Amino acid sequence: METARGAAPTGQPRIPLSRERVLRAAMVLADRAGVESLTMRKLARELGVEAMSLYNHVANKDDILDGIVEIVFGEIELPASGTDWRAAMRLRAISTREALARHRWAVGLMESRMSPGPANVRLHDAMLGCLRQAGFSVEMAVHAYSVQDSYIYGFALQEKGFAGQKDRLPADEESLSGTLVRELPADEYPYIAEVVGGYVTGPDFQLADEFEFGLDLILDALEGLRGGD
Amino acid sequence: METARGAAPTGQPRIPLSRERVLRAAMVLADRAGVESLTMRKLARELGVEAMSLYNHVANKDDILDGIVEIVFGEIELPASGTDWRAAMRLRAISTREALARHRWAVGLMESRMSPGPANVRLHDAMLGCLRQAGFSVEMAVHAYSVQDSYIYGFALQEKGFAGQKDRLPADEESLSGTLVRELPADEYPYIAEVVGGYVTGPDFQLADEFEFGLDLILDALEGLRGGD
DNA sequence: TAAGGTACACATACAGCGTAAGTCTGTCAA
DNA sequence: TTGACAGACTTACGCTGTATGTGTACCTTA
Repeated sequence: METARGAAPTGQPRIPLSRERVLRAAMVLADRAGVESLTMRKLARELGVEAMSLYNHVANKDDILDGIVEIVFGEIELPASGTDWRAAMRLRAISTREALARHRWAVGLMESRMSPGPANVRLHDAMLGCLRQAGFSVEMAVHAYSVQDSYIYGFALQEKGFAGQKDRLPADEESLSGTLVRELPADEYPYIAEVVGGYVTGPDFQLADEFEFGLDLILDALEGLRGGD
Repeated sequence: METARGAAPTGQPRIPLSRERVLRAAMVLADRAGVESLTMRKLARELGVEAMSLYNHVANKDDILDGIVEIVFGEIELPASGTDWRAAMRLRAISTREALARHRWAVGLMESRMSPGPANVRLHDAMLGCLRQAGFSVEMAVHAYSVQDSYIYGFALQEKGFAGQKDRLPADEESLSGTLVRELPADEYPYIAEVVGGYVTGPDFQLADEFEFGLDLILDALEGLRGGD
């Protein structure tokens, strides 16, 4: 029985495994096929190794999930303190949505993991700091943070569902919500028909625009909660 | 080998299985222990039956998930058309949050299921109808709907994570976000410390209030998008 | 150079998952 | 009386995460 340690007999130099390499591979796999299809065996195969070998570098699967969630948190742009709070919030919100769009599997995981990692905590502190320095009271800062996060994560959640439906349609292309709703009687659901016939299915409908519309609505409203400049 | 059909030899009269009974039991199980612990075998055991017998009444597990999601949609109060749009939206939003708090497993499932059921479609139409009759243009109605749903589902998502963390703490009680954050240095994350020391961990902090604060903020802002009365 | 400890990949095994496939039996219609 | 059918049953397959034990390569120390 020959071993695979050291330089492989006929293969590549064999980069050694590491926690970081495992997490990176896990992320790639999750991005490619969703987190529900991320299994220890597939991940190991991807790394040219057996499943159990992974446990030398991560505690268990939850540890992997925590790890890749932290990476996503790290991709979110921190809001700059002291300058224009609205611009800082806006940038951070957009960068969050983009990260969640890049890694759809992350929605629903980011909020539910226990033991927040450093990137997560750092973001929290930066958010609250930016709001406090902009003149929000502690209570209002919490409110403002809560509204924004709810909106952002909720939007990402719906975007994910949207994409999930689009994904498993035939290559038909033109119909995203179309086929789902087409067969239901227009006279029974007139208002849905009105929308489906309209711009939502048209080429001008951009999710990014939809996102920023609601975001600006909320940020404008938050301005009213701010204390003195 | 004796059978269990008909009146059980020594047991109860044996209510016959049915799709409805399967779905109700599935919902109870999901409410009790989360949707991830809802398995065909446990569900069958709950109903005094073997796993495979369930397939006589439902197509597969996805069918069950679709079914219980529809039940949750049915628990959401439809917005009344024609009267005060703001009150109607408010009521619907609150009733949605309550439904999602009753059935935490539903968040994340409601948006991702394909093939929306009748209750889902009816709600969509009632929402759009209420907004259209309140003077919103088609575009603005979609925007208004989108903002609200994003906020509601996002809030529910965070509430779920929140509760998940609280659940698996010892019976210690006093610390929900407390223990999670207590050990991190207050001088490195001053703004988090400020909040943790404040009212968020206090007894006055109510998630329902937090929810309604953001909701009202959004509804107020939406008033400005309305067309003529 | 020899001995021992450590790191790490390995194989095996187990309980639990969804469900395809086939079987058995009580009930009802012809 | 017979045959069809509904519906519960058993068995089996390929997955899952991971506990457990083994084997080998390397590094450190004597």
